[in-house]
Amino acid sequence: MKSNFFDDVVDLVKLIPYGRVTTYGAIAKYLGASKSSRTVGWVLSSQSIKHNLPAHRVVNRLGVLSGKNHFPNLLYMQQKLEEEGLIITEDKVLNFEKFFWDPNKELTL
DNA sequence: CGGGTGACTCAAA
DNA sequence: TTTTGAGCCACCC
Repeated sequence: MKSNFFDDVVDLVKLIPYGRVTTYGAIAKYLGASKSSRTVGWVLSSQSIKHNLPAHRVVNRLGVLSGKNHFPNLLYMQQKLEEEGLIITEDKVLNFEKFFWDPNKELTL
């Protein structure tokens, strides 16, 4: 254990506010490793269920539900987001920029 | 120990 | 403009 990156990702994802989405890159950057966005995705696939993380609020930088294939079913991610007021078209978040939650900016410390 | 993989991203050709 | 290649971090074989 002790993998800070690992734990930090889990912790940060839990902080994503309702009706908002963020990106792997934003999370990675917030943790100081802007280029390890892949690891972020790996953390989700590995711990999202255990920690019950709102992984559906994490998409790639284009607002695409790139990880939907890893959910219980292919519509889970989209349904969850729509349930929170977001609109998904072609596996992409409509007005993604408006709903984008950047920990680096909004999670000001 | 070495090599491969992944829910990504950026830069170069 | 589209397509490649490389980087980065952690896990698995």
